[in-house]
Amino acid sequence: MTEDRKLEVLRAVVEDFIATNEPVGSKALAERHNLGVSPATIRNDMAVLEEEGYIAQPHTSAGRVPTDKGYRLFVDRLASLKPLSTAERRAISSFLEGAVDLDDVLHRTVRLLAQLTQHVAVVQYPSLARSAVRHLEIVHLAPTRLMLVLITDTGRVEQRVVELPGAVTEETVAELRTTLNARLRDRRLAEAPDIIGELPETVAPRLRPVVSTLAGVLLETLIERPDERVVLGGTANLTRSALDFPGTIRPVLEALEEHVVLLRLLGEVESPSRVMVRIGGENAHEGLRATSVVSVGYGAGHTALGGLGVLGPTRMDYAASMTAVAAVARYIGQLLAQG
Amino acid sequence: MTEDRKLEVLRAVVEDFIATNEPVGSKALAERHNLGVSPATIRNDMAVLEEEGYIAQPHTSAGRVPTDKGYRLFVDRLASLKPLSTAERRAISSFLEGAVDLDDVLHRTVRLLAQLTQHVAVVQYPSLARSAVRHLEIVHLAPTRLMLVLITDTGRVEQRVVELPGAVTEETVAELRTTLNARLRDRRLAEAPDIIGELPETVAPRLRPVVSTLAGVLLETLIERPDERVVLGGTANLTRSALDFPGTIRPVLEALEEHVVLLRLLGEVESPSRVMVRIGGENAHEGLRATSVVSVGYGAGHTALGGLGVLGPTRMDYAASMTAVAAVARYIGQLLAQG
DNA sequence: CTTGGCACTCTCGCACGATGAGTGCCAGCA
DNA sequence: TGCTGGCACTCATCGTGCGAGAGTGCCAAG
Repeated sequence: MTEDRKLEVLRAVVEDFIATNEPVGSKALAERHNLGVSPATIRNDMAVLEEEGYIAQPHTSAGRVPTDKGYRLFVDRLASLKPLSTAERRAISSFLEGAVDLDDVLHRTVRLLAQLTQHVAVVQYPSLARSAVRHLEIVHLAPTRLMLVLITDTGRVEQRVVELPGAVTEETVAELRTTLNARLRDRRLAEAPDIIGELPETVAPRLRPVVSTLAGVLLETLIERPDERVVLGGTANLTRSALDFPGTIRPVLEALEEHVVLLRLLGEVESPSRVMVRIGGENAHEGLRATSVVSVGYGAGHTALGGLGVLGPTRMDYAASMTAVAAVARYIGQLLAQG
Repeated sequence: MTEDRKLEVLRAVVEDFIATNEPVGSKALAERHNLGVSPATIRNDMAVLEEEGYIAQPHTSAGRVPTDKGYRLFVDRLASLKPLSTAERRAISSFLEGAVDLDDVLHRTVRLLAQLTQHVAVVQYPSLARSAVRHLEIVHLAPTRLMLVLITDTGRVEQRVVELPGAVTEETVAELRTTLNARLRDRRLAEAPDIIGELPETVAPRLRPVVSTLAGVLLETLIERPDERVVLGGTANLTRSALDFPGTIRPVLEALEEHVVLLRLLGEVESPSRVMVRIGGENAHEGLRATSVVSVGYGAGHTALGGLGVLGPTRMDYAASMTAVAAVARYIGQLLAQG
């Protein structure tokens, strides 16, 4: 038996199972793919593949089904990328053009991904830590109450209300605005803690109490405990593959509600253009044992600003998902870089 | 047959069906409720109720199940409000205290509601139209590009980027900020169109082009086409009552993804403290024919700032949902009024 | 190493009958 | 007039048994 043919058989099993969602037998394989050998030979190969853990049979005398390990080998060595159809290209640009702000971009993105792949889509907001300050606005709501509005180069806008120890005037606020912006503009938030920590020492003494309060809030809520956000869409697609889930889709829905879980799913993407696939049991979360996640980072440069991806049954069309995810990430990477 | 007993029978049917999720028969009714009559009598009453359309049998020789009409009569005349348990009261305040901003408040609210009722929860952002301007910040991003940041008295923050026809200086921006705020502060957005329309005429001629651009953006994106938002939570609870849904929960999930649909669900709440119940087919949306929605407006005064509610199977515990929804709405009404 | 043949296993679908819950109707009674 | 017990009837549900079919593993031959 050649090693090559064994892999071909695995590919055939995976492809047929993805297409039909039914255990695939040796005879069917021989018919649908021209492997050049008889069903009996395929049976032998399949027996070996099963021993090695790439496929399994749900019960004796049923066809074979790929295991997580089988899918893994498939995506690592066998999946051929599909080029996007022109219809899909058109869909991407038409879906995303006309977005009015960052929220809008991300919501459209998630709908787009869900529609393209027919799976659940997740998009992370651009990480605050890796964004740079474009502007820090200070709004004078009341004598002892300010609102900080942080605007990043990726279009993210975060605001916090700050209660001050003492009253400040409009003039002071204007002064603060100028001073803080001079120090913070264009700085990445990842390098901001040092700068922010030193801020109180760099201003006139009378401003110090106020500035330290502000610095405290900035440090705490924006950097130490940044509430990274995600947008979710296409949950209805879960029901499409309801048959694939043992029991119910309940644990999956529950996992999706935990945004922390979603963030962790996307958190491991390192660089854009490197699509990551996590298959079945490779997912840490209990409820996602029957699902696969295809994710990638987006962002203009080398480091990802955030991640996006899709989640579906392990028997998903990996090639299609990977190309869709990569294409969308590339597109919104550009979009964020320019806007 | 007394009219009273007929209603009692209906109540008993509804309550038992809600509790057991199984068609309820005359014998079981006679045992579990002391109606003072025999099963045979109850059978007669049930036959009448069925003729009148309040209950139905899934198939011959099965027990009876309430119809939408039956539930309607039940909530209108028979449902007795349940006082909140102290545990629930405590849950409400502990869940919501410590919220850091509006987003946070609403996300916590939706989780809270979902947990209290074990249904899907929906919370609408405070309507822009009914909010008042607390501050309009203008940020000078680039010579020909400004960002408008609108802060309302309910804590909502909306931003839009504006491309200007010509360049402006920092000083001009400061001037604009002062002028616009003087005219807009404390105005409700509902009455804003007139004021905004007149804005260009009230400023120095050299500012007019800029101001009309700004006015245009304000009018278009914030008032004519305000993107009212909703937060959704507890979708996993749908699976809890999966048995109640004919076929699948698919159409329900799809409806929930259409935020427009959700907004319409909540859009009809008029005044706070008036809980609204829409049962099964009473919902306009096709996918929600098997669900009921319990909603109410929240807000400090007479007019609602927004709506919130829960969505579940028609066989839900209406009394519990209604009290939970009302209590939460009251609570966040206060919260928004003070913060 | 491949192939055809063959016996074996196990799921699936279907028919069948027993069970039992629940109904509708009717005659009797207050 | 309204309530009640009795009774025949209907129909979904469930367990059983059986045949069909798909698929496998093994073996001997090429």
